[in-house]
Amino acid sequence: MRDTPTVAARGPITRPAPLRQAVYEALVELIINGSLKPGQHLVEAELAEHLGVSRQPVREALQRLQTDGWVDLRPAQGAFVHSPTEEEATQLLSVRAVLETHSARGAALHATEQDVARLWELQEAGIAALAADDARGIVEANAALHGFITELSRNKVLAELIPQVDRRVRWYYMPIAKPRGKDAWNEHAQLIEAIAEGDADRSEELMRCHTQHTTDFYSRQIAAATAQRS
Amino acid sequence: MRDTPTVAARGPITRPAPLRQAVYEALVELIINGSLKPGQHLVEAELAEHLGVSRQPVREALQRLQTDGWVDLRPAQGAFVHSPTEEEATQLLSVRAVLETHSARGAALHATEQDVARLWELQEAGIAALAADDARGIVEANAALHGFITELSRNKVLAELIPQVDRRVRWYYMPIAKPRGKDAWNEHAQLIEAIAEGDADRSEELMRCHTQHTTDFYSRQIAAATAQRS
DNA sequence: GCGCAGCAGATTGCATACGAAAACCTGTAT
DNA sequence: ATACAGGTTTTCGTATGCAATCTGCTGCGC
Repeated sequence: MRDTPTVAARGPITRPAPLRQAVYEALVELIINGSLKPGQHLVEAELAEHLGVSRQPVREALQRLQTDGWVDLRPAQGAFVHSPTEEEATQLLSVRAVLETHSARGAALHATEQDVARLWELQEAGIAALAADDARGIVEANAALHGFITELSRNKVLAELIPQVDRRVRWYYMPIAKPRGKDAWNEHAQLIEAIAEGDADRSEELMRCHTQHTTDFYSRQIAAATAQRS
Repeated sequence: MRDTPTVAARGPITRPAPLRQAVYEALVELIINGSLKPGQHLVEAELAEHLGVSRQPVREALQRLQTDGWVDLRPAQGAFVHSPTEEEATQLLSVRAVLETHSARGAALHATEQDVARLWELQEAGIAALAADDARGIVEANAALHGFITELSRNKVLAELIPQVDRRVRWYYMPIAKPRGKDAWNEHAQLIEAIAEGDADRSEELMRCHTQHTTDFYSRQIAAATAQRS
């Protein structure tokens, strides 16, 4: 047949994505957007029906949701949406900080000129979103920049761990926190310069400060929100 | 009936541990002790038969083995025992180092007098194993000491992450590496003193040095082993 | 001899059904 | 009100079937 794709399939061969992964992502989305509330009991059969799949992929997705901290799996009882505490949020933030600090060091050691150019592009995008007062755009640009720095560290272990921790942090803080704004992006600029120079120590130190400021910023917002509630 | 246990069941009630977890542990054991070799294709049906269970718990165990880095799960092809590279081992080591450094800080902030006493006990056990030239005992005492410091940080996220990373590190280095011996335990002693004083900065710094030395030590052994092979 | 199409076997991924054990809920008797 | 008994719900494991896909082999044409 003429349209035989032959072996010369382009790009990342379209592997049939396992259904369990689609279920996983669907459930994460439902948890993040609040459709599934913390503490809620997740019944396999209900989820399966709701998503139009059988129970098996749901079970497998729940397994991974547990190891990633989204749900608690109590033996013989089932899955419950994880209830994040303020304490846990603080811990997540501090762990993310040390991991990102480490990745900044790696980035400084491995970044090429092209990589640095890409960093500046992402920085520009962030500044633009900032100028446009586009909150969602700011968050996305920030995630893209930090994510790219993680990539640059060329450390696969970090590349696994940071996104996991990061998503859980964002889940907790997203509903209440606003992006930090101008200061953060000034710090980014300094950091990019240090990475461009290949100065590992300075990059690390700058990232440490940056994440520290971010942590403080969020802590204040949490405190304010808590005070308001009581 | 007389023997009704009533509600006053003591301690961590012996929940019927899910079978999938037993399978998970059995497979980790088989991978660690070399029965299942890196790169080997794991066929669900075979494992199920060999372990005397059905395919489902095996599948679920394989899921978790993947997220913990023990196997690679290729869609529509199955599970393959992960082949650790030297590069990845180095990265695992560096990530473990930063996480443990962070946990040392937490430990200094939270340790009680009893906790410190327990640390000295574990230290004694290590010294005793060292004197008896009991390699396995040394490794166990070392793991116990580091594990307890992680606990003391009172950081659940660290308590999740460190053991995961740690087991993978040990898998890679165990066959070739010997325990470091006396120097390591001197460093432990200093570290415990710093924790006892609640000196977070110093604890952090001492742990950083300690893990750095360990990393260097292992790297040299790897280099030696590699040189010997070629 | 070499490359490639096509076929057969093996394996995964998912669906379905079923039974046992545990946990939860409810109504009743003390 | 409290304790208990019984029924319901839900998880957990098993068994089985089947479609899609990957692997490896065979055999054909060049």
